[in-house]
Amino acid sequence: MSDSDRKPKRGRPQTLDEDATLKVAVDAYWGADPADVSINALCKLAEVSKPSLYRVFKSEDGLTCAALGSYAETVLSDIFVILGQRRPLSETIPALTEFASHDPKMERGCLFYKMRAGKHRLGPQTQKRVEDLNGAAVDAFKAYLEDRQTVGDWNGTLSAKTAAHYLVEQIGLALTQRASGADEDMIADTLKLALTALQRP
Amino acid sequence: MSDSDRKPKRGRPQTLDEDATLKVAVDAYWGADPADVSINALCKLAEVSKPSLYRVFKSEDGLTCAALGSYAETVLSDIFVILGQRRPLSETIPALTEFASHDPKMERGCLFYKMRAGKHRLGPQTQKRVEDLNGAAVDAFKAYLEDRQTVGDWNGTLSAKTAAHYLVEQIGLALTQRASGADEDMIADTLKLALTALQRP
DNA sequence: GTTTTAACGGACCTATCGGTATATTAATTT
DNA sequence: AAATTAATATACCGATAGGTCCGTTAAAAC
Repeated sequence: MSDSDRKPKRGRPQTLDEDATLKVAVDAYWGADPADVSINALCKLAEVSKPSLYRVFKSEDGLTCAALGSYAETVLSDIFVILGQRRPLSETIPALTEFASHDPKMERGCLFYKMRAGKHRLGPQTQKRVEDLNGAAVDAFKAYLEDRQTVGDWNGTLSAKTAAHYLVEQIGLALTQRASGADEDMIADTLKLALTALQRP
Repeated sequence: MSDSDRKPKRGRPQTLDEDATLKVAVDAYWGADPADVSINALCKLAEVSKPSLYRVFKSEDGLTCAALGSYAETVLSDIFVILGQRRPLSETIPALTEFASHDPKMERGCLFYKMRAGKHRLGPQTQKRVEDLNGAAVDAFKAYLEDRQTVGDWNGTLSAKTAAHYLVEQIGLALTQRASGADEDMIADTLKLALTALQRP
């Protein structure tokens, strides 16, 4: 979408590769604490001049927001796919646990949760996007749980909403520990333990 | 201790009140994200000049470290007191839950967990102190659980160490949510849910 | 070929960061 | 009273932050 709406125009053609730049940005933000990655550093990494970057992304807020969007599309979607399959809890919970604690893709944690943790340091656009993504995640978990409820696979005394929040937070905790380099097996044990609480009255 | 070791010396006497300054620092760090409180801002808050502050605390690292130490003594000790009482899990867990989710003292979250979350932004002294405090917390929980184990009040398949880590993380999650202004009852529900997992095989 | 349009990037802006040099002041010691 | 010692605060340091000015250049339109 980012290069589909480029109409043939007059003037000097843009040499800055938006997708490549965004990829570098996502990688840099993901690998560190997003707030610790300066525009200056990013320009050097992406081999792009600062004015060019600003022309395309308007502001730091615009860049972080675009980076989060790209991340959500390319990475976070995996979780939504798992939930969308509507498989039984006995399969879905281990899948989520495996993803959060052992998937090499999540070795450096999760950019979404990193941004959520440091929300106050982000610009207004990005903050809103973080909130929206969080809401979408809770909704997806809630929809999954409600589906399992109608099938009789889940019959907690908890509301689906509460359980959904719980899942989002516990997975977030695991991915945050992942980012800090904690032992994967310990993370898995912790997450498994936390999620057993969902499968009992 | 900070003013007990002041010997009568020559030269101009110190007018900077170390305890009062430290109190202001703890409050400022606690109320915000520690990394977002600059030395400049702190000097204005405490009505102290920057060179004076540096003379007493040597560096920003020294100040944050002292602040964390003060916080641990005055606030964190409450948790150690609860654990030290060696009361049954059926009393201790609700007490911890109440403390983390409803105690007005924890309204702005916990300075220790805030610093732990942003550890990489702190100086080496303070980082070490965070690690030591974390270790001490895990040890205290572990000792408590082992005690309850010998009494037969706790008989999990889990090791005391794993359970201790779990407790530290879950309480940390609750206090982090507290800092972000989440609803207290939701935090309590989440924490209760997480801690039920400890009381079953 | 000339004009128009827009992307290019080096140099620059202001604000703020952690940290300090220095001249001054207030006390103790002699 | 004079000399010594140390705390005071103003004014500064270099580094870096996010963001932009503006002269240059490369294309399309005429």
